[in-house]
Amino acid sequence: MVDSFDGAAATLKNRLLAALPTEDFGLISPHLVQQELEKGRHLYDPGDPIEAIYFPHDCVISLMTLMENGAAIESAPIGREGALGLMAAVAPRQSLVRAIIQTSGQASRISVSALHDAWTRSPALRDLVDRHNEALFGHAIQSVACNALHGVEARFCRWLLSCRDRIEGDTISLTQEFLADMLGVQRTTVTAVAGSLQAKGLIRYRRGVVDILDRAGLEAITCECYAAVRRGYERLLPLPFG
Amino acid sequence: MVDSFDGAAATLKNRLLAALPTEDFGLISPHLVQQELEKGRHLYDPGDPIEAIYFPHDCVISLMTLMENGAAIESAPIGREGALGLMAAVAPRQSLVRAIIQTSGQASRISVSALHDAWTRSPALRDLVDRHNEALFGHAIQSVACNALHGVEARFCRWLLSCRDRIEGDTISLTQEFLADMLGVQRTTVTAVAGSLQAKGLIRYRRGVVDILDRAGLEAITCECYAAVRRGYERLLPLPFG
DNA sequence: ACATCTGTGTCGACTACTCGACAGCGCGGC
DNA sequence: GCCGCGCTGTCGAGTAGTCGACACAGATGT
Repeated sequence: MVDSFDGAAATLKNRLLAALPTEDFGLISPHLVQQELEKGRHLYDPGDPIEAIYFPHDCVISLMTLMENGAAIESAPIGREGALGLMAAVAPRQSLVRAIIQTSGQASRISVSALHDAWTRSPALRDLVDRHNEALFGHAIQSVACNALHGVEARFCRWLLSCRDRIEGDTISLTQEFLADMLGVQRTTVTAVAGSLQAKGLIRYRRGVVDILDRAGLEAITCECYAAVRRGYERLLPLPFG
Repeated sequence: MVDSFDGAAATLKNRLLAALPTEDFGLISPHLVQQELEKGRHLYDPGDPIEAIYFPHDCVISLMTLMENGAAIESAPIGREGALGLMAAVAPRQSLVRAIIQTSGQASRISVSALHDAWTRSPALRDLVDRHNEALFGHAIQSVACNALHGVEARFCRWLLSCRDRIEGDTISLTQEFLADMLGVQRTTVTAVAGSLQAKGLIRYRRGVVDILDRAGLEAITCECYAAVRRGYERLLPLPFG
């Protein structure tokens, strides 16, 4: 069973899949389809029935809460430490959010029915799903506090760092406009903060691309929420994700 | 089995318990202990093992995210539409938050082991737990957006309304200081907003007590988040909670 | 009646962020 | 090559909320 995946093993970096015992992984591996997800694509919109679950390997997916005026703000990111739509493994669900590809990359997709089937048979998978949902909840409640208490600069850094943890390398492709939406602030504010971080030598910004130059420097500026969320994931999920 | 609860039936207002089929409720009712929870009491602090689950009847519990500097901000409230600690019904868990009694009242308590036992035997209970956790997650992500995008006045009204939905009557006992903590703003800001709402005739404020005078007026001022979260609960949970 | 403590009102200086407008730069298409 | 568009930088006026300080009012205990 697992053999069918040997060829792709090198790119199968999702931490959740990696944490499954071989036998349990065998239940789902025949149903996994690996695919490239292109930046900007919407996997779900609010109200959509969840029909597929995605396990990112090196892409990042943003869960965006939509407001009536069209604003879309990130409530949590999902990368190789997690999966999109995992709540639907337990029972059919509609998406609460817009799920958008924030950084292109590979992910493994599986149908809800196949995953649910494996879920009924694998205690290890049930445990993993449960832990993941808990970690995601932890991320969300930390962000509630963070958005109420912390300034844009700290949140900007936090966002960069948590994105970096989920991809390979220190180069992130995004526009200031996009980031402003994610953080729920004005684009001009992002420009100002980006300029300030660049002046401090922590990042480099060029048209649509940010390079992280000094990760430790960013960690010194960001708020405690970055570390708190990270600890939450590390405690609940089997493998470190950085 | 259920007979043992007949005497208390009049005060058993928790919507989750009420939604359980008689047979399933019979699995847990012998283990439920009804008790008064006094305002200000901490049921959990972050890191505490969850040993008991609480089903509020007419009290309100706040889930507070703690920050390093001691600030504690509300990430979600729990009233008769839900239960505190329900994630632990599935598997042992540590609390992520401080759970504090925001409004005194009655709740039914049950040990994690008794509830987990019932959980393994009752599909209806499993479904309910799952739906509840989803609704709570929905609340959290809406609050992430709300805190980033909406002003204090709208959030103040939202808080009042969602508290009112969970208790009997239009009188809420709280100080401005406490509310300032919950919202993550300065006390002076709360004073200003409260004064403005009072001037508009929507509330009356006297030392430690707010009376809601015009609920519809508050709904007109608050942000869409109030209705969005409420819809989320109504969709996922069997009974309306207002 | 008194002191005391907790909760509320208010003031002013300050800061972070908004919001609209516009100029310029760089990249891709032709 | 040049055009055009999408992304970035900047400026300025306006506002919401911070932060510290202090005065006052209402409850409570003795």
